[in-house]
Amino acid sequence: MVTIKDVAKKANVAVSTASYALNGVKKVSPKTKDKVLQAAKELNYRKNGFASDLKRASTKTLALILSDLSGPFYSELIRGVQDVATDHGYDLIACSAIGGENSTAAKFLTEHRVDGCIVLAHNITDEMLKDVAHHHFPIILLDREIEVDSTVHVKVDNKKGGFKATEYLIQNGHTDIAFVNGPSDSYDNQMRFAGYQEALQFYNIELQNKWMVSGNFTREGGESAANILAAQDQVPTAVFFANDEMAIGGMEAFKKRGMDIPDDISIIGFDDILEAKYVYPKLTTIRQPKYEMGASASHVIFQMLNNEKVNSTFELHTDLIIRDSVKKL
Amino acid sequence: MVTIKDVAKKANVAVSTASYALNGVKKVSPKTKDKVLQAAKELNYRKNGFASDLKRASTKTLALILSDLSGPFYSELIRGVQDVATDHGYDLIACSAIGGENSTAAKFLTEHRVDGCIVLAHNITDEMLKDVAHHHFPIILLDREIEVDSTVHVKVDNKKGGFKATEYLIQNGHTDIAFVNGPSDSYDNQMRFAGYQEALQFYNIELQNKWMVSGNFTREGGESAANILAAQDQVPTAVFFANDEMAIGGMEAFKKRGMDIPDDISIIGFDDILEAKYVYPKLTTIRQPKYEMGASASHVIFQMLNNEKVNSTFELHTDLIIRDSVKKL
DNA sequence: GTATTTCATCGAAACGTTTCGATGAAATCG
DNA sequence: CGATTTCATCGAAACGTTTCGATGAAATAC
Repeated sequence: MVTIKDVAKKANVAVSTASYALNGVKKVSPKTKDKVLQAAKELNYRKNGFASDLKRASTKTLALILSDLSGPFYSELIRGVQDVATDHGYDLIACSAIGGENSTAAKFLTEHRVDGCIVLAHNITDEMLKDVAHHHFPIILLDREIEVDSTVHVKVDNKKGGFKATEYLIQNGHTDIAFVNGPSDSYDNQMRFAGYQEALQFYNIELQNKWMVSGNFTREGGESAANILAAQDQVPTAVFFANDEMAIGGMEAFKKRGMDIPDDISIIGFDDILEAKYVYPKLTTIRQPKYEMGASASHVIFQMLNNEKVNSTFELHTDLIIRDSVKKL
Repeated sequence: MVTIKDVAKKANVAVSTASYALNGVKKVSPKTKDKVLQAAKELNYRKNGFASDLKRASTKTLALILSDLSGPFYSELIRGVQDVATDHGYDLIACSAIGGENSTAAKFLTEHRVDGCIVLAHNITDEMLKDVAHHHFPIILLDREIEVDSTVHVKVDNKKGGFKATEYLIQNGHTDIAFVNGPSDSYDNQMRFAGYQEALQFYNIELQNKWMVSGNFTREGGESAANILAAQDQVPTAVFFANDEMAIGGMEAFKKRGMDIPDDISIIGFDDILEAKYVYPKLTTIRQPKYEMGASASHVIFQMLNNEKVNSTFELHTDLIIRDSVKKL
């Protein structure tokens, strides 16, 4: 491996001078600068980023920790994060939390490899986050709340969203409303469910346990949830899926059984993912401001890096997006 | 920041001993090991990953360079890469190439921050890749071929795929077949188009320039391409979109104009993305073995890291997936 | 009881940078 | 011309690890 020493030697200058030249520090004369640059080029010199970061004690990089890297939901959120990071001259990398304690994400969280982290990964334990959170390492949590003072939460009012979704169904004449859960350890899911419960209670509708099924936030989970619901003796007239992925899988399953949407059964989802408006019928859902979530999270990190005082919680609101999957009164 | 020195001091051992203890090297006695671990815990010690990587001269990390981080197509491919990387005890990070020369991707490519790279990003120039490619830095290219001996290409026979798609349309009675291009600098697109051309020629059908439009591989691009085609005096009876994203956008646009798919116009895509089977009507398309692409790429990297001899090109095949968007004879 | 081996521990060097303070030459000034 | 400032360049220390070879104590062997 060719190092800066080799470059310096070739250019007949001191290592320090080479470093200055390479980094564009003004105090080096144009002539020697050229010499150094030329030598570097000839040797095909590549600086070692670690050595550099080690010395500088800053990485100019943010990590976005995702449960899986391969989920479709994140596009807009990532864009939000990325735009703001780029604006600040920072790099963004995404890493997966598959594997929990041994995951790439854990490595980046614990080993000072980035200047800050944005976490949206239910497979990272609260434990680990608490462990890692400390004053000069900003961590923004997008999917949970834990009580550590150095972390910041950007969240969406999932509960109100769940309420809105349920209320919309009720206002369109439904009383037999099923709820399809995501993973039980998901904070988002819990809140959406809470909103659902609250709406039922508010409108004096009894919650039916047989209509609580789970679908793990996946398309396949949604399909099987739908099948379970459809096979019951008493089939609900509307289903609130805790996310769009499941809703889309569920619609597919219902259609396969010959049920018409929304005539036989109404569907509402949550998230407003891109596909939502491309499926048939177009999915009515609750929109999360995903781009804004990403952008806010990223924004807060930079405030923290500048030692500014920040609120520990940011809450963004949701919108009901009315399309064609709910039968209207 | 608490360093290993602090830990060593607190535990009353030498720095080296602390390092051994922390890394689980056997030659340290259980008693001192405990002492060190205890001290580390009390001080909330986090090792500095850079210092460690710097000394070890290996990162145990692979980078997946994507044009955008927020594209939906990549899910399966990423899973393929990830599975194999994890099997080898390696971490995987994804980084975006937005910004070209100044992107995160460029930084990771040039600064020895990872042990190998998998590139699927048309916004990284050939120039830069050639510049960086050298013997101990494996680079796997998924979306282009350039003539540098230390890079490896994993590709799909896009041309044959393009041929198959077109042939299928022809065999179902179509002769008026439009082609919607992706970005002109995309190697994939060029090959798919070449396959299309070859099929037309093979079946003695003349290529019509008015039916070559472009859609930039995006949904919106597909919509506008469809609108352009539909507005012509002579509308084709079938459209081959160079990817599914565009096809889905296109179908939407055709439907909006009151055209029935496949009765009025047949559609075929390319990729077989997840949504393909959830849109209405289900999209007939050419499947790319995305998971296998990712897995092979990752596999090859490890062979290269072991200094094994590897082929410079791997070619995977495509399959025609027949669904409902092409009218059958 | 001496010679040898095993073993835990240690100190120091190394990884490749960046950056501080020093050095001396050239340029400026009166 | 001597004094002072400016400037390019340099050497050395530092960042936080890992790891080599050395050291001496304990354990084993004869």
